[in-house]
Amino acid sequence: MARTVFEKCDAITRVAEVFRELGFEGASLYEITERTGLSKGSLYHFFPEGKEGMAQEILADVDQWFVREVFEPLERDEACVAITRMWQAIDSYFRSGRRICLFGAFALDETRDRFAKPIRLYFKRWIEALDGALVRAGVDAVTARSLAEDIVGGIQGSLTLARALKGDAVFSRTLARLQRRVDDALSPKRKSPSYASTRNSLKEDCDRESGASGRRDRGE
Amino acid sequence: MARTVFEKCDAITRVAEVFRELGFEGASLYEITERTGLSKGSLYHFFPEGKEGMAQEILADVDQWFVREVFEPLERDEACVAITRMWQAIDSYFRSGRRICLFGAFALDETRDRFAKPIRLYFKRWIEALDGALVRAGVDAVTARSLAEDIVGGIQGSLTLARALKGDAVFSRTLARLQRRVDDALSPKRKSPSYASTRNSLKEDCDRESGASGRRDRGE
DNA sequence: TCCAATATATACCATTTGGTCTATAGCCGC
DNA sequence: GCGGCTATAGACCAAATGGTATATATTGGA
Repeated sequence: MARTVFEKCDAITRVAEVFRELGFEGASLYEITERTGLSKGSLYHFFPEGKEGMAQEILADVDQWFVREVFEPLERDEACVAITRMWQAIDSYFRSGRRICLFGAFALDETRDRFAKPIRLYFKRWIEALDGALVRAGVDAVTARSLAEDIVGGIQGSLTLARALKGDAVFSRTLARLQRRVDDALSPKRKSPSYASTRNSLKEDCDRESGASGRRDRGE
Repeated sequence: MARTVFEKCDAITRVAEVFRELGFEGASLYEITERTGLSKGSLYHFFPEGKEGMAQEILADVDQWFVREVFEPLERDEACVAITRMWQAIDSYFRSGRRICLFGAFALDETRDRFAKPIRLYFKRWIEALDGALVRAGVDAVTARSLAEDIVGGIQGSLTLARALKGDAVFSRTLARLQRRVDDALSPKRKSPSYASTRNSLKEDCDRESGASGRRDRGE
């Protein structure tokens, strides 16, 4: 019987991926052991609090990543640099729309009450950090707040659409659109409608019949 | 033993509400019987296919509602009238953000594969119908498509945010913002940044500490 | 090299799960 | 008012669930 040794951080990312695929309720311990390769023994060694503990640690881990890669830069660094960095970080984190947001997913299903606080804090901090950066970049207060909310919400919505339409082009298009909207807010001279020129064959997603419905690629 | 007689359509709306609250996996038959008042016998009388059958019929029912109240008007009626009607229908359907979208929720969790087709068709039709109406209203093709996607995705995202932040103001603000964006696309003269003047105290949602975390009001 | 500490694998357990079956309450046509 | 039929209630069941206990393999330090 081959014994594989795991690092806890590795366990966290693996289990996180299962939660992303199946949701909290849908991720049975059987599925988790099966998909991660970790036995129950290992899982309960790393997460003595069981499934709920896994979810908590995973959310904390994701949050930490966002704090480091997105929130703190937005709060601390030069605004435009931080915002540019955000677009890159988001696109890479969500794998161009193939990955969903655990906080968003948990917000919708039954788990929302159990993890309400971290979920709320995550979105609150994101919106506020972005808001602050926009203001520092010269956007007026009211517009900044609204734009920040628009962006964070828009990203979540596009992740839903990407999953629903089974295509990730919608995610890239949305990021591009939101990015343009920020640019427009920063240089209010030329007023393109902030749409148009998002040229990734818009019908692509909707028109595919069902695609590869088998195992979903899990990024890396 | 009091025996209550139910109509099937009543059963559908009740069970739908439970799925909205708990998600597909989270809605155990126990919770369903408890919250709807329908016994297992009644449930399996109405839905011989069990939970999966319930979900299918419920999705079909929701879809039907949207077809009647939103999609067909968008496809058929005078564009501006239909779009105005859409904002009202959406706001009332989602109870100003207190209710989530079953299609969106199912798209994210494990159930997505099981109900992939209706989910995809729902979003596809919504986007295309809105796209078409915008074009008929005089918006150029590329902008219309992008705007339609923006709106449908934005609504989904704001529902996630509303749940996450435990406040529905974000939903109303988003609807107002999207509505303004359509208005701007229709009358490209005055170019307000399509933000600003969304005056519902933007910090409201984020700042509350935890609020009434007990049973969520279930609309009517 | 040996031993203690630790991490893994898996058998096992009580509970809950979705689903079925039986009994019966209430409604309908007559 | 009566009898058959339908819809409801709830006991019941096998399977799956989250969680625990035990046995064992591996590691690192003395």
